Amino acid sequence: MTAKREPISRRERPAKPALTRRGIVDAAVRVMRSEGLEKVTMRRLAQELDTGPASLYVYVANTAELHAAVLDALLGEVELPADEPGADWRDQLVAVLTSYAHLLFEHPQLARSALVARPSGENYLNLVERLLLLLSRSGTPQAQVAWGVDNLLQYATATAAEHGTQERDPMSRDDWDALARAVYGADEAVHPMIKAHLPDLLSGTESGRLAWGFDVVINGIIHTPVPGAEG
Amino acid sequence: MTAKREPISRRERPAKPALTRRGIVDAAVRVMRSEGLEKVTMRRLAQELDTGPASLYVYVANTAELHAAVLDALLGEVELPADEPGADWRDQLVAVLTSYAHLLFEHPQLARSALVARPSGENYLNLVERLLLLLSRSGTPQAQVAWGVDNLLQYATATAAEHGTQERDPMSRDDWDALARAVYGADEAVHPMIKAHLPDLLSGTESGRLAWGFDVVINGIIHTPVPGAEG
DNA sequence: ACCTGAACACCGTTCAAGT
DNA sequence: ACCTGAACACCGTTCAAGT
Repeated sequence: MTAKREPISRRERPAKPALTRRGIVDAAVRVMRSEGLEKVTMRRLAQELDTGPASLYVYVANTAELHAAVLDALLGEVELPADEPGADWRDQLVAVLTSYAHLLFEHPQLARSALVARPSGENYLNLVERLLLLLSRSGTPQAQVAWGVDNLLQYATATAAEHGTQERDPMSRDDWDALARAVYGADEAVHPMIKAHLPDLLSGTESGRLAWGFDVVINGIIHTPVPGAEG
Repeated sequence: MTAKREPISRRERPAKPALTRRGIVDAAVRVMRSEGLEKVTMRRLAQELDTGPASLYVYVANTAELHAAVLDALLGEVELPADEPGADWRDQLVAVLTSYAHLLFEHPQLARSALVARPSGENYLNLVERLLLLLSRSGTPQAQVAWGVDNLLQYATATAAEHGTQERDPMSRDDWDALARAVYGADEAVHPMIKAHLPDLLSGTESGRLAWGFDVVINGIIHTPVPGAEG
């Protein structure tokens, strides 16, 4: 049954491809894609890598750091098409942000983790670099651009965390229904403004609202000087 | 040792004050205030109420719903001072939003749960009602106001979820340090824009940025017509 | 230095059985 | 209808011991 010490015979199954941080993160991405981030646990991953959970702590500080590493890896998929200085900066900016948002819409749990443990990897820097470049083209003062990029990313991340892929997520549906009922059932005497804004309060498609939101933040950045700086 | 059946004797300890949804939520708020939301678990609460975890499921669907109920209860503490039609709508609007944000800054985990399971209770409706009223005073078209209130609340909630009370939260500090290192260590050749925006990228106080962010969203709402509607 | 087994201290949720 | 004990199926993390 047991080969005392198997000879090098390269044709055998890879079996245990030596634990590395890289290998752990790769396995984590694989598990997330097939079963969702909630299954990316130390124990599940250890099982996947044919070892015990304790072994992972040599390469990864804790579960939060592991999830952050997964996000960092995924950020490499944000589309940063070749910059065309002639093209409209606003269109290009919205395109990049939309690509980022779409990525997180498919993994809302990752968006939630991004709000808590902010990324700082290479892919994230590339994304920030591009956003700074495009927003700068608007002619907005530097300080506003620097602060504004943060708000743009936060808006995309938070929206993904909120509305992300509700297919088969019964909870979100329930919440939405509860809000709709509360809002339509509001008492005219107590909540006249809610009544007055009623169809609009819940109107619009997800992508329509997302696009509007990007415009809101962009226009806001452009029109709002940073306190200490010159206009 | 055991009294077979204790007589009515009202002077004894309250012992088991009959399970109710209200009692459960009250206990949850109590536990959150003293030990944080992460301790608000079915098991911990059952212990607090001197029963088994299974008993709670008669009144509460699951842990997420319980956390949502806690948020709803806390929302009653948002300050909605008497509306003064003479006062500047913008100042009043920012004051209400700041009060809401401060509440969540003290309970960042609650802010995170708010992003996922959106509230729809009475206190939430009161908050939305007031925001609609104040934002309407700007003269902005109804549809923009209706959509905009959502963005204002989302911005406050997301910011609280991100930066909320890092005192004693070693994780957040680490993240910030990592970002600072990444940004200051960026290669001039690869990330020139990051270098160019460097002091600004990480400058400002928490409350300074929050206030600026509110202005950004407000200005954005005012300047951004909703797609289908008349300007 | 790296890896491990085993343990500690928890979780959410369900279900059959009781009152 | 409400409440419960007990169980099922998991978690994260640590630590002493091994190689």
